[in-house]
Amino acid sequence: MDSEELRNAGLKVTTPRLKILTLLENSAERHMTAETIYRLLVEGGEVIGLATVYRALAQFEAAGLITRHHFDSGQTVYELERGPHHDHIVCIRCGRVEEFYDKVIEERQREIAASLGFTLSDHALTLYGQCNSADCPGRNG
Amino acid sequence: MDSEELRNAGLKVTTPRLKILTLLENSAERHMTAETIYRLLVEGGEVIGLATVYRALAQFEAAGLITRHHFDSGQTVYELERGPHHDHIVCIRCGRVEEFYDKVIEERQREIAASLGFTLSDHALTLYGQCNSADCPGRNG
DNA sequence: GCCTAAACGATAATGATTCTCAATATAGAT
DNA sequence: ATCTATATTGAGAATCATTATCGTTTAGGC
Ligand SMILES: [Mn+2]
Ligand SMILES: [Mn+2]
Ligand SMILES: [Zn+2]
Ligand SMILES: [Zn+2]
Repeated sequence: MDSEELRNAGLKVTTPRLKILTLLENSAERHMTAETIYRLLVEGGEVIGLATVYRALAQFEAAGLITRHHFDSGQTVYELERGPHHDHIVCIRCGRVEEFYDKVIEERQREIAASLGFTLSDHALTLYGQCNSADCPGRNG
Repeated sequence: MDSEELRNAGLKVTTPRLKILTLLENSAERHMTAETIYRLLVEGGEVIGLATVYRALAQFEAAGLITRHHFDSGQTVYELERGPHHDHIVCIRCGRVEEFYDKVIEERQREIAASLGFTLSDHALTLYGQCNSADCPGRNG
């Protein structure tokens, strides 16, 4: 139950938080902007404020429930933390996001940080390119 | 001469553009925000508008003279394009930025994109950690 | 030097995110 | 189950970064 997750995170169990968490769990698209989350909820008939969405997302992130990404669009994208770490490849035409994990890259990152005298705590790797999905516009050329 | 670079980029040689380009070339810090560039110029006694800085940076980027980065701060950071491609590691305490290039990572990225059916066109890799600089606050434990 | 399109600086407008505040709901204690 | 202290909410104002507008100035081909 989502209530458990909130309690474990030290957050009160409130209706808006449950709505947001449930949406993040059930949505097909795993990577969403705050505005998108808000819009989906409102379109689904829920009454909720945009500020509440931002607040909840910030709290979820602080609690480690979600992660935030800064793809090239500039807008912050949120993603429910489930499963192991991964990085992303984004289609510059249709915006589709695929996930991948590469042991070699992860290992090299640790070595690079160490060689530069840094204590590595995090990283962000995003590849950009054109996908081969049938739905991707402008394909074929 | 900077005038050459502007002409080669198909841009008119104007005083503001020269000021900005010169600053980017002479500044010790290679990675700067638009606001920082603007402030440095104004503090240096120049008369220039913030909008002009943004405009020039956008044009420089379109011409391939500079690149833009989205580190975790969210703010866009600009960097003069000189020398070969590289990625970055940012200190989460003092903000210091170091550069690196890793052949293995670059190669793996190409392989990953290909295996996922993407035509790779770009990528952004940033490592975050704590540096060992003497100036870095909060160091020591 | 003249002329016209491009560029400039100031400032208004926009888009994303955060803050403020009065009303409401939660969690714990009766 | 009810009460209470406090955290949370929703609406809208405020802020921050960035972009658009517009009247004035300037670059550069003739
Ligand atoms: Mn993901
Ligand atoms: Mn760099
Ligand atoms: Zn695509
Ligand atoms: Zn540091």
